[in-house]
Amino acid sequence: MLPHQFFKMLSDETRLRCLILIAREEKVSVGELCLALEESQPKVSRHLAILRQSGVLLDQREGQWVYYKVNAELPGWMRKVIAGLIASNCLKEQYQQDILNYQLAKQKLA
Amino acid sequence: MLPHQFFKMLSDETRLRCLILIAREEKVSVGELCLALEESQPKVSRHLAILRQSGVLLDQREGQWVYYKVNAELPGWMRKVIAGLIASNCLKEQYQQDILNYQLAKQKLA
DNA sequence: TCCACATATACGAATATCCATATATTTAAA
DNA sequence: TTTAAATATATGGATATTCGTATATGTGGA
Repeated sequence: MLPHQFFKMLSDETRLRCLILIAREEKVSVGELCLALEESQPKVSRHLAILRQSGVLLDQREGQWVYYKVNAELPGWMRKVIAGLIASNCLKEQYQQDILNYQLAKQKLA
Repeated sequence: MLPHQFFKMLSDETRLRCLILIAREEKVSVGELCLALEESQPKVSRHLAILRQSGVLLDQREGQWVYYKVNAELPGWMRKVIAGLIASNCLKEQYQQDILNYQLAKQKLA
């Protein structure tokens, strides 16, 4: 994948929020993502499909649930971009609520 | 600027090639960019305007020429993304020719 | 002032993106 | 095998992006 194509993946806010949460939490199901981002299931699923088809994410079915995780074999420069986002302040400023919602959802389901 | 908005800036190949060359060479004029990328003047100028209006690039007129450079006051995470690109292999693999064209253009004009 | 060069912007057409809604598929359990 | 839950995909419309072409603006020299 060329650099500008990778950045296009990250240029949609819903896709970026999905990717950041998944990268932070190792693996996240579609339903958890919908609750965390407070977005509709078709919307989340569609953006996950784009990330999966591009090879950025991998999916893994467990019973009725499908979990997504970051493809561990991404080129180094892509992994660095993702890691940089997670380490940066802009994560805490912008996507704090997603993480809180995710943790709440996790708790309820457990 | 939100992360996904920054990535949208980088999601167009022409914009990304401009930014990479400018970041590598400190400051580059519009004409030099047209020669380096082998793209039309209006096309290059339009994409530079988008990068300038978003605050990623700064412009600086010198006589008839306008030079563009990376805004030194970008947030750290943005500077890291740009620096990561320049340091990575994908630069050498994809944008080698732009750099060669730039150096040839430089030589001819000198 | 007039002209040529460098750069910027306006305009319309082609294409791409995103969304809400509806529907299909897969799985597990009754 | 029917049903419900979880996920995926199809459709069509609204909006955004990109481009080539034409034109405008700004600068320096004759």
